[in-house]
Amino acid sequence: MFLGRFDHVLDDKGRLAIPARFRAGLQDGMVITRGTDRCLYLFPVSTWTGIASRLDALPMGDPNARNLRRAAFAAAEPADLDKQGRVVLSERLRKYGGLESTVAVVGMNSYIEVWDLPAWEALEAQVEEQGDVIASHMSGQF
Amino acid sequence: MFLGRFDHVLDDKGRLAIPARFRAGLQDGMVITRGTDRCLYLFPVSTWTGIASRLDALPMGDPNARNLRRAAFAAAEPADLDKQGRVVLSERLRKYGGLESTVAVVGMNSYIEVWDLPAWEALEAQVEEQGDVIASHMSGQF
DNA sequence: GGGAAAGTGGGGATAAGTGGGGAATATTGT
DNA sequence: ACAATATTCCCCACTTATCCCCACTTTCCC
Repeated sequence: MFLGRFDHVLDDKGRLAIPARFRAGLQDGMVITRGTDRCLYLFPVSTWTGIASRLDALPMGDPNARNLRRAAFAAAEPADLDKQGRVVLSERLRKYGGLESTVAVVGMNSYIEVWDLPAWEALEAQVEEQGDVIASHMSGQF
Repeated sequence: MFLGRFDHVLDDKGRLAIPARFRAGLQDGMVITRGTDRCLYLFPVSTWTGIASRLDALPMGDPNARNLRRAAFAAAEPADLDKQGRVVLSERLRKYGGLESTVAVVGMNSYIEVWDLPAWEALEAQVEEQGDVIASHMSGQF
C-alpha cells in the first residue's frame, strides 16, 4: 500500500521520481489525473479500470453526465515508470497542480497524491490547527 | 484504451493527425460520425460493428426508429490512417463539428471525440464551474 | 566505513506533428 | 470524345518534443 510523504524535485523536463517504496504497485502502469483541491491523483491501472467502468456507466442522455465524463477522461493520462523509476508529468497536469519545482508525493493507501510543496505545507498547517477534528474521527477505531 | 486530450491542427486539406497513442486501436480502420453536442465520434471498426448491429435491430415498424437508423448510417463515414497516422475529415463532418483550424482530440476510453478547440475549452470551463463534481463522482470509488 | 540503492541531471537517438509537392484518379465543360 | 480543371492519395521533408540511456551525488543500510 501507499503510505508516507516524500518531497521530490521536478526537473525541467517535467519528470518526477516516484518513491522507491511506491514503485512495485505501479509496475503495470498508472493513470495520472486531476484531483480535488489542485492536487494530482496517481492510480495503479488496476484501480483506474474500476473508476473508468463506473464513468462509462454514466447515463449518456444527461448533458451534465456527458460533460462530466468528458472532463474526467480528458484529464486522465496513462503513464509508465522509466528505468529510473520516474514518470513524466505533462505540461497540462503540472499547470493544474501548480507544480513548480519541489513537490510532495503522498501515499493515500490505495492511490497517490502529488502536491506543490508550499500548498501541501499550508494544508498541513491548517489540518494541525484542527487536531481535535481528526482525533474525533479516529476515536474508537483501534 | 483512449485517454487524455491532445490539441492538433487541421490542415487545409482537412487532415487530422491522430495522437500516436491512439493509433494502435485504429489500425484496422475506423468509422467517423456525428456525436452529441457538435463533436465528432471516432470509433474503431470493431466497436462500430456492435453499434451497427444494434441499429439494424431497431424495429422498422416505428417511424422514429426508421429515421434514427437513416440518420445514423448516413452520417457515418469509414476512414483509415495514412502512413503518417492521419485521417481526412470530410467537408461535411468538419462543418458539423464547426472545426476551423485547431481541434481537441479527446480519448473517451472506448472511442474518441473531436472538438473545435474553442468549443472544447468552453465545455471545460463550464464543468469547472460546477466545482469538484468530477471528484465527488470519483470519491468513494477507490 | 563500504556498498548498494535512491534521487537527480543531462545528452543523443528516435518518433511525433505538421506542411507541401507531385502522380494518379475523378469531374467538368466544350 | 477529349481536353482542362479539380480532387484524392501517397510520399518526402522539416521542426520539435519525447524517449532511452548513461552518469553523478547523496542517502540509507549492513
